[in-house]
Amino acid sequence: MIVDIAAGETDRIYDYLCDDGTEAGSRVRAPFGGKVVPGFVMRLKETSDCLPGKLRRVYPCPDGMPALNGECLFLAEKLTARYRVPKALVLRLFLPSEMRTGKVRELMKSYVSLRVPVSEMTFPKTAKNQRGAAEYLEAHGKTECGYLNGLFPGSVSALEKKGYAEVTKEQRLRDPYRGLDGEQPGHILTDDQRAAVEKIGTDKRTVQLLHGVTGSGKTEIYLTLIADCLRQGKSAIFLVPEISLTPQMLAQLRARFGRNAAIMHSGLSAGERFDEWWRLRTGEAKIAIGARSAVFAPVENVGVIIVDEEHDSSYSSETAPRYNTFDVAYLRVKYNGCKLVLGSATPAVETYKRAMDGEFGLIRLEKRINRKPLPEIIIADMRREVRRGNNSAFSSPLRAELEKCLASGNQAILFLNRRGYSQTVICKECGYVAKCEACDVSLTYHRDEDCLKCHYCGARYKVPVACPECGGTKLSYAGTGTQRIVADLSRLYPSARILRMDNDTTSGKEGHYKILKAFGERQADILVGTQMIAKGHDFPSVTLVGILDADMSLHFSDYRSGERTFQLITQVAGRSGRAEEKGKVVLQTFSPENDVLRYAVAYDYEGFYRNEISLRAAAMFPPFSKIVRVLVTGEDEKKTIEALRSAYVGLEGLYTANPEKFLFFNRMHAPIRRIQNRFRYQVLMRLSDTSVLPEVYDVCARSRTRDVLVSVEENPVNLS
DNA sequence: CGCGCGCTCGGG
DNA sequence: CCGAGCGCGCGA
Repeated sequence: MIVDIAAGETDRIYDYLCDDGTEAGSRVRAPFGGKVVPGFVMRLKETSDCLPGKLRRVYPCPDGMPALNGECLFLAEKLTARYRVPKALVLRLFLPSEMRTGKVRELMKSYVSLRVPVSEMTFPKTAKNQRGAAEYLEAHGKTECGYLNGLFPGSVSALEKKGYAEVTKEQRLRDPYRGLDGEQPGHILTDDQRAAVEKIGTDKRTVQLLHGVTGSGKTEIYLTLIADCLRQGKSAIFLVPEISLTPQMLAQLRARFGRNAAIMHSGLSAGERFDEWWRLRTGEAKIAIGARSAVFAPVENVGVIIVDEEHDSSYSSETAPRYNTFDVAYLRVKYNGCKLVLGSATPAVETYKRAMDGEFGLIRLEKRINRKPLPEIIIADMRREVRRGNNSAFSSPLRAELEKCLASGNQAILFLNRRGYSQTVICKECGYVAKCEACDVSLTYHRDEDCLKCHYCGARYKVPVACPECGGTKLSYAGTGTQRIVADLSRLYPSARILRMDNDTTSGKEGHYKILKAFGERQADILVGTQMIAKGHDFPSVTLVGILDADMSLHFSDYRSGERTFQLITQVAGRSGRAEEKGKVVLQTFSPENDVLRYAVAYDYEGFYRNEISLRAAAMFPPFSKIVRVLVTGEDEKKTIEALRSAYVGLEGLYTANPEKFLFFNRMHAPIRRIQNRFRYQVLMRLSDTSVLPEVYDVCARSRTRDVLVSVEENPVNLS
């Protein structure tokens, strides 16, 4: 009656005998192939097709209740069908990892306490341990059995047998945010917020997109929706990007909802994470708050699922079951008959299109709560700077603003794109960028082969010596790293205190937090960093944000680079001038006439969207098509190629049978040929009709072997 | 002619 | 996933 854990070819339902306490969803341990392995009960049945002699009995796990509820089993069914991954792998998503790895040994802890005073006890002379234990209990009160037995071996069972002490089982729950509980009342909503809450409740459509500029009060709407759920005895799931799970934010939620809120995030210790999960499972907590994985929270009777910063790329999983948070959330709201609320200041183009097409409800919040104007964005034309002989990373407008900012005692953030493997060729005189003739995306420079490549079709181009547009020879391959920026800055402004934050300098999320904290406490005047400072954090005395190389993001070799850039600028701009003083943003670029930048400067999402959607339609990029990459990786190159061939043959069959559904179809090396000892090959497709997608998953599931991984990625976030 | 490893198969 | 079972390759 169970399916075995571990992944692979054992992905079948095996029949076992079980006793009465076992239910569908229960964890069990089962004798399987000479070993005892963990497993899950999928369903109970009276009869089995198996030879009766073959049936063996499972050992129950003493969880007290099935680890998986009916909804989990339903979702697991749907997800295995959708992504063609072993059921065990999907089931694991629903449990905290501690439950499998055994870091949390028992759900229940046993405690021992005295029933009679020590003075009324009699002990044999030799029973030193019993007497010692009894005295310890009298002095310290109720004690955990294991601990007491450690001090006085064998004492617990001896005292219990004599009737001197009793053993009780209790759940011991840690509480990561103890003392923050408050059940604060909500703020009074503005008319716009009230209208939004009402529309979400009354509109028939399951998915509602909340499009509101930064500071328009989306959070208060979310909290009201959650509070309404609680009032109706329902539960809620609140999803946020991993990066915004800051201690301040969590504290705020706990203050509002008290112990009704359970927080699921990677910063918790194993035990804490397990306890939060358990509180949700038992219904003690009704609100699950967390990043991507919290969409699997074990809550029942869900009243709303909220996805904040809907466009954030952290919502699609990069590993094993490459699930998409939206898909899972959608299944859950359908199952529960409730609403899915997506919120963003800069919705993903795909999401917004679905709202424009009437598939999703659309709610606009146009006013900022505090009525403060958004910061002014100044475009600095870097071509002009170069022509004037300024080859530094700082334009004259940026320097002027920086000096003003420092002089008035405020703080500045200088923002730089990640200087990664992905580098484009850009002409410093006219702003020309090398693009693929077939795909209309920027090309990526590959140092190993000294050529430019298109990541969407694999085409190669020679690196130009001179700019094909203006003949100029000042071609640049990359931006400047943060290190160099910091060095240049301290030469320009010797008295300014500068902090640097990027992937190299900061180890772990603690490191990031420390640097941000130091900056927040004004221990520095200028913060230089990459993407990671763009999100979430509030620095009231920052009045200037500099985006040093907007082009790096704009010309990233990705069909979404325009969308990313718009999101990025909007987000970064939100960092400037949060308190009293008006903020400014300086945007440095070699392509000042670029449409994305022009719309971003005007804070015109609508305009950006109309422009972008027509470009996507013309080039047949998503949402007008679906890019599907089948990635084949393995340590053994021969076996990897073998699996690639097998997948390719199957996929080619699909292609030749339905050529009209494919816009592009080819196999190639992955842009990065080897990562962590694994060779990487891929079949890249662009589908105009996704009806073949289930078969694509089928082919890939069949091509997977013991040591070669074959995964399917839909509209992958990065094509490395 | 014996054992060692690599692949194939089955587990309820 | 993991152990059991068997097939073929080399060494005395």
